[in-house]
Amino acid sequence: MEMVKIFKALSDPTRLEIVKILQEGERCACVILESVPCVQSTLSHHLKILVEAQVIDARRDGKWTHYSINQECAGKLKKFGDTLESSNSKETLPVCGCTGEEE
Amino acid sequence: MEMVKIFKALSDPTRLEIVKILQEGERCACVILESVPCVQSTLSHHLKILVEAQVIDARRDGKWTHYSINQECAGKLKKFGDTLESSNSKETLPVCGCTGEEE
DNA sequence: CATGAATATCGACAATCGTCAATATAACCT
DNA sequence: AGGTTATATTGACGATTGTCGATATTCATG
Repeated sequence: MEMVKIFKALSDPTRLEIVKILQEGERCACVILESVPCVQSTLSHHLKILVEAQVIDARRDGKWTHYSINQECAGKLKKFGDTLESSNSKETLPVCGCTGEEE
Repeated sequence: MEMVKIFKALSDPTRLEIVKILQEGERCACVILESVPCVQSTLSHHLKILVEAQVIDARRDGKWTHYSINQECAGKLKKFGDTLESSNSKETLPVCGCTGEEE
């Protein structure tokens, strides 16, 4: 369920754009807002979803909130890709008679 | 937009379960159906979404359709994770006066 | 404490999504 | 051709989502 939440957080164009911006380094919400085509309340909503999925981290600094990529999440995504990649060496499972087995 | 589609495809518990099953190797739809708590039409729908996002491949074999992990997609996810990970060396951008700069 | 700036929350709405039952298609077998 | 099996498509439904405007909160500063 944890990965589902991460993928859900990343499955929106606006949020993926936010992540792309944060790849350049930590940014405060008002800077992100300049690069993203939505109003402030919508941005705040997207940031919350990304934070709750632990895709990004939030750091409060007085009036401002600074956001940055959560490194653990980056690792999880790499690991997920690795596991997927290792699956190509596996065989077809003969169960339903669909691989030449007679019943 | 390509990654958005991939993440959207992966952002559902049932579909992630399907992917997990396919990590063990190629499987036909009827075998997957036994391990997934939904009816056949729903499974077919999920498989279509995964195929269209190119997360998995479909191979028709007579009456059966065999599904397997798309290796290119696995690579894309790893690359995405890599790019995220490299972002931790970047600096905070001073723009809105939020990093000590005076206006 | 009053003001203004940065950010968060709320309420509403249209759009998309996941699910199922029913039906259709496609392929194999007598 | 007719029947059976595997899979796909359709139509309907409630639930969730992304968006916005309006409002609330939080904090620095005059």
